[in-house]
Order: sequence, then C-alpha cells, then structure tokens
Amino acid sequence: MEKRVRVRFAPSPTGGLHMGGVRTALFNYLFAKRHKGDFILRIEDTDQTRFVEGAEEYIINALTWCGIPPNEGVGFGNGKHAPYRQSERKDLGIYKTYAERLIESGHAYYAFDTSEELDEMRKRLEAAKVVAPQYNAVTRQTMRNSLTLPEDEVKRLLEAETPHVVRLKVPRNEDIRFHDIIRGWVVVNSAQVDDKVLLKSDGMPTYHLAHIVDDIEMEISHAVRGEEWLPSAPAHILIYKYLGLENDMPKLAHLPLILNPDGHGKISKREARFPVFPLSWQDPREATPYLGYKEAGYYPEAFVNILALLGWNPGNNEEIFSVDELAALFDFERVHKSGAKFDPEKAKWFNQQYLRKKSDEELADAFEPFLKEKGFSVEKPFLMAFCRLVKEKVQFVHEFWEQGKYVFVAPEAYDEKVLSKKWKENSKESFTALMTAFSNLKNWDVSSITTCFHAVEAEKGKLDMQVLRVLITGVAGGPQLFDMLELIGKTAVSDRMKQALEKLD
RNA sequence: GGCCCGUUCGUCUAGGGGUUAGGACACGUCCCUUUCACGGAUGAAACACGGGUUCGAUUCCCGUACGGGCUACCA
Repeated sequence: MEKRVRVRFAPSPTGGLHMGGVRTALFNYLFAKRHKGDFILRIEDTDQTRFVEGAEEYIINALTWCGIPPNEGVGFGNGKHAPYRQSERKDLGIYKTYAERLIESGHAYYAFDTSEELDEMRKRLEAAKVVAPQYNAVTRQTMRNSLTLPEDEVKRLLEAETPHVVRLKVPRNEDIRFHDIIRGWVVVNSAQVDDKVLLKSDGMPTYHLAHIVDDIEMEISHAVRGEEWLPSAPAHILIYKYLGLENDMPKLAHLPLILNPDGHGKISKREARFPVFPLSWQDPREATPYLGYKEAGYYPEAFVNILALLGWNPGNNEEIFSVDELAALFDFERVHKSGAKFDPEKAKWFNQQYLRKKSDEELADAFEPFLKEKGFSVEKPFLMAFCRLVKEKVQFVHEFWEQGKYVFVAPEAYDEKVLSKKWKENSKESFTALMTAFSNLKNWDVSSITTCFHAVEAEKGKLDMQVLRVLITGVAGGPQLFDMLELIGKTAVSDRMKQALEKLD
C-alpha cells in the first residue's frame, strides 16, 4: 500500500525566505494537494548562531501571501507530530536517542577534537597536497575520538563533560546508490563523504541528523528540496540504513535551482535589480529593507504562476495557471533536471495577464491609495472609468498613475516630436475652431465628441488626432482619445485646449 | 582542485531515432486604428562540440567543453 503523501517545507529561520525557497515550498504544496496529502512547515532552527529575529514569522507570512499555506506545522496548527520546531524537539531528547542508537550499533562515534585541532588537521592535509581535506575513514585515525582513544579515556572525557560531537562513521570505500525521482539513480563512493557531525557540541543536532529523524517521526513520504542537497544525500542514505530505516525513508526529489538572469549562480538577494523576496524583508542586521514582489506590485497568483513554470511545465503551450489548476497538473515527472535563469521581463508579463483579469472596481480600489498619495480624490465611478481606459497599458497597479496622470493634472509641456512633425500653419485656426465647437456641445460623451470632431473637420479640413491628444494630455500616447476626453470633462478639455493654443503659434 | 548534477532560439520551454524542431517573453515588420493600446499576422532567433551505435541522430552511448551545486560543530 502506498504511504499517505506527507511533504514538508523545512527552512531555517536565518533570514527572509527568497523566491528559490518559495518555489521549493510551492512544489511541495502542489504535490501534497495533487495527492490529497499533507503539507507541513517545519522550522529547522538548529543553528543558534544564525538565528534571525523575525525570520520565522516572515516565512509564515510569505507562504500565506502566496496562497500556499501548509496545513500542519509552525504557525499553521499542530498535528500529532508537534512540536515542529527542531529546537523544541531537541529539548525532548528526540535526536539524542537516535544518535545513541547509531553509536551503539557502531555507526557513529564521539569526537573530542577542538576547532583548533580540526584546523590543524586541514592545514596538515593541505600541505600534503590533499585537495579536499576531510574528517573521514582515514583521517579519523589521527584524531581524538572514541575510535582512537582508549575506552576508559573516552568514558572519563564524557563524564567530565568534555565538549564533543557525534560523528557518522562513514565506510572507507563503498558505493552508495540512491534513487531520486527527478534525477534517477545516482551513485557516489563513500570515499567522497566525510564523517558528518550528527550532534554538535552544544547538543543540537545538525541538519543531517535532524531532518532524517523528523522525516521519519513525521511520516514524511517525499523529501523535496533544492539541488544543493544532492551531494549530502549519500550521507543521509547511510544514516537511514544504519538506523534500519531504509524501507521507511521518504522518496527523494532534488529540485533544479533558480539562477540569476544575467550573471552566474543561484539567485541572490544582492542582485537587487528585481525583487528576490515575496514580501519586503527587513533584516535586523541591515539598514535597508529588501523590496518584495508584493510591494513591487505583483499579485500573489502571478508570482506563484511564474515560480511554477521555472523548472516545471505541464507539457502544453498554456502558461497561465491558478494554484488549483497547477495542483491538478503538477507532477515530478515533468520537473526539469537543469537550473532555470529567472527572467524579470517575463515576470512582468505574467503580472499583466493577471491584472487584465481584474474588474474595473478591483483596479479602482487598488489604485485609489496611490492616487490619494498624489493628492487626488475622485468618485469611484470616475476612477473605475479611468481604470477601464488605462488598464491595457499597465503591468502593475501603481503604473496607472504614470500612464494616466494627465487625466488628473493638466500638462505643463507638450511632446515636441509630435508637434514639430504635425503642427501645421493652419493648425492653430482649426483647433481653435474645434475648441469653440467643443465648448458649445450640450452633451459631453464619446458620440457627441466624435460627431463634433467630424463636423469641424468637414469645415476646416483634417484634424490630427495625435496633435489633439498632445494639446490635452501633453504626451504622444495614451488610451482611446475620445473616451479620454469624455472622462477629463468638457470644462477641463476646453481650458486645456485654450492654454495649449496660447502657448503654441 | 575533487566529487555530483546538468546543457534545445538571448531567456522560459515543447518535442524526441526520420519534424518545415512548436509555443511564450523580449525584439523587428505588417494589418487593424484619423490617436494610443489591445488584438491579429509575420520575421529574425536554438538542438554546445567531437566520436561512436544506427539505413538514419537534436533524440541513445562515450568523451570534451561549458554551466551549476557541494566540498563547516550552516542549512
């Protein structure tokens, strides 16, 4: 019988959760949904030195904003496997029990080496032209551990509470073979694996031990994580094996990384030319906050959509998917092996697709605060009409201002390019006639404006619409002109034309 | 350096032993439009290289190159 699908997202609270992390969370969420399983948030706070205030809360908020909330875990309700913070689980003695099991079966040992001694060992090896110095089957024989020290000495050190770690005893030369859902079979020789620290001298487990213990205890069915974990997977396989849990271990899936658009490497927060965090992140150690996708004007649906298509796609030409649609389609079979460079331009396009689906009312409500900030306040129906007109031109709500501010403010300058090309000898006369005709109009709506415009043209000859646009708005482009005129209003249009015609000869 | 993973247009990708190698973003052109967009059409643009295997390889295998990851008492 297949195990119930239970997956986890297990970040460490060492900073803001960036988009790579969100993508990992997303794939976990999607997979859980698809199989009607559980999605768990576990906080891996085993490194006290890297703990960052506010990070955990940020992670919870970010997942919530993205619309991919876990249904179990820190911040999302306790299941029967609480607690979900590793620091709390450590206090329960969970990890120590497993570490002791490994020691008893001879697969782990105590090591008393100080960090100075470890440094010395590395230096010595480097001097001897060893390219990758590591604590392993060979070097452990020269170090101070329960494998080299006399039994009574070890006992004495332990009783004296001498600082020590517990290390995994990795065999010297043994092929470790494991299966990854995305990558297939991977084989690594144990000579490449060092004797990983399982329990640190402060009593905390390392990631390597802790995640295995928790995945087992929490009945995790699939361990889905970033590709950066692939090299340590062989050590993890060994731990499962030595614990006798090979058959209970979760299936492994290592996700491809999200890479920087132009430069190299995985995406980093320093890149700064586009947001890397879902929500703005203020690191307590830094002065300036990082802008998030939310603050940049992205819809969470768009953000999630973008992320979903980085390293996965449904196999057809469709690109716009809601989270629910993604969940119905998602499959590790279709997850790529190679990393994907993130394209900020396409990200904007995605947001535009979602913006266009919004109603005029939603857009008006969203834009209102921006307008207010600029010092304007208008009736809702007016703002809705405004949004209807301008929405085709924007990718973000805040762009409504830049793209349509002339509806609210009379222009101070007029597009030189258009005027130098299209402003003719008789332009002033014809547009003055148009202005007069406009001011005599009884009804101020698109059809009256259109009729009036044509009537003046019949009398005075062709009137250039782009010139008219420039006279009213100052700029060469914008939404449907006559609709704009209607919106701006008869009085304002007349005033603006008058002002413009006075400035132009 | 070592180990591991990868490699289709600039980017995200579809495809897969025989295809005019498809789509999307960005870019160019045209149509629609008395303005501006949207929209539509269209163009340029890719199988990293070298060896195999095969009647045939972009697709399978091996090398090379390139890219990425890891190489901590960090995750």
